Amino acid sequence: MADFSRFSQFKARVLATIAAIPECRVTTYGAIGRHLNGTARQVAKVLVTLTAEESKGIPWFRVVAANGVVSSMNAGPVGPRQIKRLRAEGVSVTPKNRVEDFKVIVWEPGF
DNA sequence: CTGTTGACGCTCT
DNA sequence: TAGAGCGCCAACA
Repeated sequence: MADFSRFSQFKARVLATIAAIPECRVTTYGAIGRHLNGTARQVAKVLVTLTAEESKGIPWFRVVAANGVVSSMNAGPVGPRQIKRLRAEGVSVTPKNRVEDFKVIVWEPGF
């Protein structure tokens, strides 16, 4: 478990939540946002501010949009990298950058 | 304080 | 299945 104390509490919770995602499992921004009593945009913000060190520590590539689309494709060279990571995990991604046949984690309010 | 900008989500067409 | 429109909320100039 990495030390998240140097980040804001919300970011720390987001990182901790992402770090808890099992293999071959995908979650969405909205699911994390609701779980942390925040919005999907806030979660996306956290993902944007991730450093190379943090990317190594947590499976950030398992976070996709609600419809299954890998939104990072619209954010630069990190998109194709996420696709490659997902495929390496056994998750099938369509040529249209959409994750298919994946099991989304849905955290209940009492998780 | 105001306007712009998103690694988003939902609904309608 | 895809695209367009609107809402939401925080960061930033």
